[in-house]
Amino acid sequence: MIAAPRQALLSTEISAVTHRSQCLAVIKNIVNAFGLSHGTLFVAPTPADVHAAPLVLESTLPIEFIQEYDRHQMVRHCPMITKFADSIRPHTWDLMASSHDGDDLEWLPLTRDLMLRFGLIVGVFFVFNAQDHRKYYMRFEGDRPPISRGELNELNMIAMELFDRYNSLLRAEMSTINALSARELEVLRWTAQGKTSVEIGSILTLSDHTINAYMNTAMKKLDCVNRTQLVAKAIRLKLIQ
DNA sequence: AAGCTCTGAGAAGCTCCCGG
DNA sequence: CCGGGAGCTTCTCAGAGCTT
Repeated sequence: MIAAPRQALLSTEISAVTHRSQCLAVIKNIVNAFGLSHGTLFVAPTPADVHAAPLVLESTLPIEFIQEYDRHQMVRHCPMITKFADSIRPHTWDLMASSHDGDDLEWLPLTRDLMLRFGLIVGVFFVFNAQDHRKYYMRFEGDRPPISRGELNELNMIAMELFDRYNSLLRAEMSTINALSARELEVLRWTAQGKTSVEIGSILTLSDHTINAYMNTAMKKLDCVNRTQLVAKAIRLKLIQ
């Protein structure tokens, strides 16, 4: 696809995203548009992190890749944190290129083998600093000819746009979470334990009507249509265990 | 004033049991 | 198996008292 229409098309898709869950579909489209195989958005690992799975926010990578990556704790030797943690410019790699090309990332032989096996020959990763002072990475990879300078700039713009969108949706979600009162969270926890309104009312020495009112407010705040969806969403947002 | 906590009533939906 | 009834659960709407 020609650069300008491709960027415009993806840009339109990103601006149409209204929920974080829709970001994965956009990542897939970006990957396809650039002839790549996979895209991942994740929280930047710290030296204390051992596994990558909990850091992944959205990814098209096969679960087997992440499992094997974590089995050998490869995140601890990830060149992105060992070498480019404080860098903000995009970094590319090409496992088939000679050592003086690209950024010359120092992959562990084990990591390199794994990436070769999953066809992650060529790739790029971008570093983003969020307003919460946390660092996020977005990486795109696949088996194709090296990414040109022009494509890299284009991909950088699109990735930045997607991250901004994701980040603003995340902030909106967090403000909703904070809006739940302590009482609403308490009722939500008991509901997740399978208790009915009457049972919760008896536990908290309140009437079942009161419990229903809390659930109702919580449903409105989290934009849910019933308590099943509410509990599922609360678990997904880690409001309750 | 706004938000939180608490209560009540009633409609609607769902599940279970029972008889045909 | 199917339909009807009973009981339980969920949801909606309305309102009051208290605190910040």
